[in-house]
Amino acid sequence: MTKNPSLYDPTSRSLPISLLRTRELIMEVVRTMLVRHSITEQQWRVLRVISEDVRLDASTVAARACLLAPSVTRIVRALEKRGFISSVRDVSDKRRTVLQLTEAGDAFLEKVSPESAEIFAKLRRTVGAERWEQLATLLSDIRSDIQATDTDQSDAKP
Amino acid sequence: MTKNPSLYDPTSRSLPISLLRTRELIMEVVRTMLVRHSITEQQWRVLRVISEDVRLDASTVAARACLLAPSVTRIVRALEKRGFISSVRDVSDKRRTVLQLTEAGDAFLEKVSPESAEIFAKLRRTVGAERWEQLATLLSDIRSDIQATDTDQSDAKP
DNA sequence: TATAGTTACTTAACTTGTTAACTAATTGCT
DNA sequence: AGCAATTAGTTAACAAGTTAAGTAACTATA
Repeated sequence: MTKNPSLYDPTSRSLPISLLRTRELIMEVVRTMLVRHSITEQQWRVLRVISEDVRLDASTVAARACLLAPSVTRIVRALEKRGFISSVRDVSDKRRTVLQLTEAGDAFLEKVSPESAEIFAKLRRTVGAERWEQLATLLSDIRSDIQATDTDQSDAKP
Repeated sequence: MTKNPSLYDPTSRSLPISLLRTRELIMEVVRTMLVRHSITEQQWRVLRVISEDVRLDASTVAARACLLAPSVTRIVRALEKRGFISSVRDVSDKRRTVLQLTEAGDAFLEKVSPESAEIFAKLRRTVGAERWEQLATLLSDIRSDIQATDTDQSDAKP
């Protein structure tokens, strides 16, 4: 134990640790479901992100799925091999790779959907719908705040 | 894009993804600081967890730092090598390893503390102290709820 | 008080993530 | 138009996490 415990927040209230612990608690259940469907957590995130838009380049997917570019390269290859996504070189910018969900990918998301829904419905009931929504909103808002100050010019030019 | 977008929450509101994105946004700044002090994110978590108690066994540290046992084995070895922690076999239960922060480890936490404090003070200001605290409380409460139902007997016996 | 079962941790093999260097394409500048 | 600088993505080498098997120690039970 530290001689001065007030130097840091208790880990139970430290946001990086607390966000991680909460996520791990939720993912414990989700992961066993994903294993049943032979898909990794990261591949699942990529699928979910891609499913939100008609077409998305690899960099955007990387940012939204919290993955690094080399990881995305591998994951895209795996998902393509499985027929869940298609990756095509962009015509207007030939550096870019445009990713799209295939019919099979869409079908897969539909197939898994009931199991996923059940898991989250149960969790939602446990923590209460109101608090669940409150958390989702808080997280989203906080991200906006942080990103707003990051891109703020007054921050860059002192 | 999916034919049926209502199957899943938008990723911006999906808790596992949202928790991850928010954490990554915060960790971006923290990580560059940790790199300057030549410590990994995981080693840092272990240090922080150990600093909260006088003595802690490896399993407890693993659970609290969201790490698997084999990772902890390696991390403990690294932190021990650096002189930040001591690991001793428990006398009452010789399977257990008792971990403790050393003077050097304590000094290290103290040394890093101002930088860490500054980062979090700034973040706190950006998102607002009230919401910052609200999030910390919400996360902690939600974890309690989920863990309570997990250990609930009525859940195990249908 | 044996012994089957469990727990704590470690080791080894494998799979992933990470960093850095590379290629290709595009943009900005003059 | 020409060329430096930037951007997108991949590849390769390395570091870290993960799974499974193994060892040692403890606990419950017959």
